[in-house]
Amino acid sequence: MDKKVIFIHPSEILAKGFYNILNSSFGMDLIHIPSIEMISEYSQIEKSFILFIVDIRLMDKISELDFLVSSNLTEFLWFTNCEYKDDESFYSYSSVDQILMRVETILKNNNLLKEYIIPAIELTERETDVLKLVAHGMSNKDIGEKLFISIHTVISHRKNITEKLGIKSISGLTVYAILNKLVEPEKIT
Amino acid sequence: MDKKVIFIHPSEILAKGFYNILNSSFGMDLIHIPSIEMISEYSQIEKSFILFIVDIRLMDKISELDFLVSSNLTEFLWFTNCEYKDDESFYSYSSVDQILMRVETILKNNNLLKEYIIPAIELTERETDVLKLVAHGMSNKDIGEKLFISIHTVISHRKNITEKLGIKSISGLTVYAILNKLVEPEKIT
DNA sequence: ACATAAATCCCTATATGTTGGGATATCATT
DNA sequence: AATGATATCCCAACATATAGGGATTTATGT
Repeated sequence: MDKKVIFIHPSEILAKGFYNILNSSFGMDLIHIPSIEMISEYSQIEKSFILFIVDIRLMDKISELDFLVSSNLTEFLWFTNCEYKDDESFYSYSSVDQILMRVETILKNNNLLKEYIIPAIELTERETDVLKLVAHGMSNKDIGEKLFISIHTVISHRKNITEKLGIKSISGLTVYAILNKLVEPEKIT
Repeated sequence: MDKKVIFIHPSEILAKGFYNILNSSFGMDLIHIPSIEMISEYSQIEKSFILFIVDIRLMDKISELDFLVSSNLTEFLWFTNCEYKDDESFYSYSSVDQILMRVETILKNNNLLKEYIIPAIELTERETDVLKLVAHGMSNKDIGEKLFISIHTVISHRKNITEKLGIKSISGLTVYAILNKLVEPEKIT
């Protein structure tokens, strides 16, 4: 099943913010629709699981859109990006943590989480040390010198890493290290 | 000289949005300060070139902060993320393009642009083909077979790539390919 | 006609990485 | 006391990559 996140709001910068949050944590993409009125232009949204991210002040307007609300494939994440008060509650800026928790819950309830989150394969401390340096482009010899161990030990750790992760190429290991925040791409030469 | 971008606004998500915009285009980092009152906690901001990104409605408040406005190392980018009207003008959501153009102008005026933008080194078509496959973790032999050329040709291309880019390691080439959108990280194994 | 850049091919030597075996010491758990 | 996981070390054989030369063909612009 296809998964989509649709963000309805005029602000391009907020859209970039949501993209940043969701992509780095769950690898999700985002479709930006500037206003509710423009939803009808996106005819392909009906058949897949969709998470709508919408300003809480638009709740009333959204509930009029029957075809959206009635679908059991549709979930909503309401947010605020201002300080706002209605009859019952006081709303303030939604935090990144709040949003991540909410998205995680939604994905769990739809059994979609495991597809998004990279399985947490446990590398040992030393294996992680070695992987970081591999991702930095260092040779086995250099890694050994840096960690004060022999090249044989480095090779052993690399064997175990390759086996555990199922990733054979240096490119793949580099991407894994970046995605798992073991290294910063800017520092790789 | 050090360069900093400081974003003053309560919204974490907007901060992520600005980070996304500035990092992908100029490789810039961003310091997020939730409110003007908290500026004083960031004492290290005085000695380096700083670009402040601030909500236009805070213009008056900022102009009271003499130590900021008087510095010739300080630049301001005013934005709006709502619809807003004062005596003279009507403001609406700042677009990503507007912001990129403004930042580019500021960087040019401060002779900082070349430091931020990754120099556009021209790889030939064939070199790009080879680089993509290297970043996908393929060996020279496999690349040759895929492109219907001999391994010697692949090696020649790789020599030229390494020389042009000044990047020796497979990790570095992989990161370069990702940052320059030659490959998608998800497809690297 | 000449120069240049791009793409292709080849060779040799050396450096590195990979694979498939080992072995030993330490520590925590059962 | 036995087990399993971790970290360390070693070897040999084979596979690949890198660095240093070259060379030829084709197309493009001067």
